[in-house]
Amino acid sequence: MNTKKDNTEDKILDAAKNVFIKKGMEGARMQEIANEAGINKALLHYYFRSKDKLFDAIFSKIIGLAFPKIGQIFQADQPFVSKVEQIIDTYLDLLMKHPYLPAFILKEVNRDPSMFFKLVLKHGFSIAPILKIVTEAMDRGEIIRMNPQHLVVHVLSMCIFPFAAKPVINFVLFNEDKQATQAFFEERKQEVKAFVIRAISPE
Amino acid sequence: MNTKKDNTEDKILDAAKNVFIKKGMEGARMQEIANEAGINKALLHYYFRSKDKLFDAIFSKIIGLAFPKIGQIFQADQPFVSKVEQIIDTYLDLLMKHPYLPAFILKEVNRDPSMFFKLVLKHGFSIAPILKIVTEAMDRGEIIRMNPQHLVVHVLSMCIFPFAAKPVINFVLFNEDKQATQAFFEERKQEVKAFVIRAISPE
DNA sequence: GTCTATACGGCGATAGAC
DNA sequence: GTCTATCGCCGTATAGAC
Repeated sequence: MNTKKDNTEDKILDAAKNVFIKKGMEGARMQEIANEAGINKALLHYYFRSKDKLFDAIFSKIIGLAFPKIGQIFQADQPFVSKVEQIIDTYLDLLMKHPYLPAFILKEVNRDPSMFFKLVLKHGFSIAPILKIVTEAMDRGEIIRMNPQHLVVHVLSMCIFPFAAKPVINFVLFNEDKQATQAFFEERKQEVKAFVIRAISPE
Repeated sequence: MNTKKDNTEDKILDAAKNVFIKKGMEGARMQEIANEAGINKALLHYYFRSKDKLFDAIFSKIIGLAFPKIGQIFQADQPFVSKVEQIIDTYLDLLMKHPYLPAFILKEVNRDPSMFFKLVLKHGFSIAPILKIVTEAMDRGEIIRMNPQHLVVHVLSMCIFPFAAKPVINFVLFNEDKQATQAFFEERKQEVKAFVIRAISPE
């Protein structure tokens, strides 16, 4: 249902996404992608001239996925705290569905930042309107005054980092008990919201 | 001063550390390490039988570096809030000195978690005593009651994640202005401490 | 469009002289 | 211990038949 494997190109894209996300650009093997797609290596090069080109196609799709339309939430006419709650809910829902995204994106961004930058520009993503709305909430006294950039980074850190460090958490905190780890991640939505709201609410 | 390049083995270890941290296990090339050490490839294999062995040696040293003796801070007899402040100071000082650690460790942990697990066991690192001290502070009413595991993850996330995502922050938040990015990271010590303390202090 | 077979290069590892 | 030369594999990419 999440994949339409009718034609070969889609089969390739779907297989490539799975392999690249698991192994990264450097760790992935064209042979493995071909196997997963149920075809042979030569056909990969027929559809996408090179491994680089294939990876670019996948990476672009994934970046589009990871930068959802947060702008809409922020523009809705509601208390700032509600906006923050919605942002955290939206982001953690997304990450629960795609837990490998953070590790994958961090790896590739650090390997070749320029690739990421081009995509950010292409998708027209900008942080400025978000910072503006945060600042206005402070001006109205809805939340305490602090550096808005740091607030944004605080929230994103608490949302994203645990997924990138999931193997560490699973081992150090829960002794490889997968169920306990899963439960922990499901709790985080409430925990992060409560923590942030307590930190930014006046008095 | 941070390196003793008198003998060949140390030259190799120093060069390998630089290259592995920058490129990771998969991206690093034995030739590049040899160049950086001012020797040739064959000598690498003479000292360390294989690339894997050489990487293990480096990775072990780096993990030892990244898990400083936090236990000592936690055992000192002082208010819990002071302990938290010291933890954040200590960790951010460490990361400002070694900003590439988070991206490197996350990459390798996700590539081969077992390697990391062995080292955690070898270094005898355990989270239990930290959780215990946090819980006791809650029992005494020094901080509000919440899930200690989440508190630990919150704090570590805010400390570590920005370094792993440094290229993103540098581009999205500061338009590649390195000075502004550097200033932002220097501010974080105060910002994180203030944010956390506000979130956990009673009333 | 899809396959098999193969060319080509890069890289880890080894042999062997000094 | 340190070097040069080279082996052998593996992975990307291409040629060419169907």
